[in-house]
Amino acid sequence: MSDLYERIYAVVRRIPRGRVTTYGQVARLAGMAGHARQVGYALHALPEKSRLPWHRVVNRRGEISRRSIPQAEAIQKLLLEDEGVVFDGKGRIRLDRVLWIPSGFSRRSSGR
DNA sequence: TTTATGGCTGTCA
DNA sequence: ATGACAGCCATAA
Repeated sequence: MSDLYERIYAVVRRIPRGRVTTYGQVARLAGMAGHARQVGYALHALPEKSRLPWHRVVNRRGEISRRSIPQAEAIQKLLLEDEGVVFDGKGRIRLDRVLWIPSGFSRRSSGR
């Protein structure tokens, strides 16, 4: 297990309930800006027994990213809904509403 | 060692 | 708003 993964997991674990964030955001918080995909890899390699709220990580569009197993997309959606995350008619999340921004980190590139 | 891929993102149309 | 391209870089073969 690499330390990179540990960092990613640590960041994801900090995501509050009912809140979501993007891969890029997690990557940045983990100190590996630009490695958004590696975040996805880390989550992919994550054991299911893990309590990591991987479902709180979505892509930048605010939707469930397409991955190897489409099945998990539905699961993730259910988990999020269970936490109070609201999806719109297109199955997407209002990032402007539930996006988790940790203290000390402003929005990307001079805001909005 | 190199090559291919991928749970992404930013820019351009 | 979405679709298409390119860049980025760790992991897998």
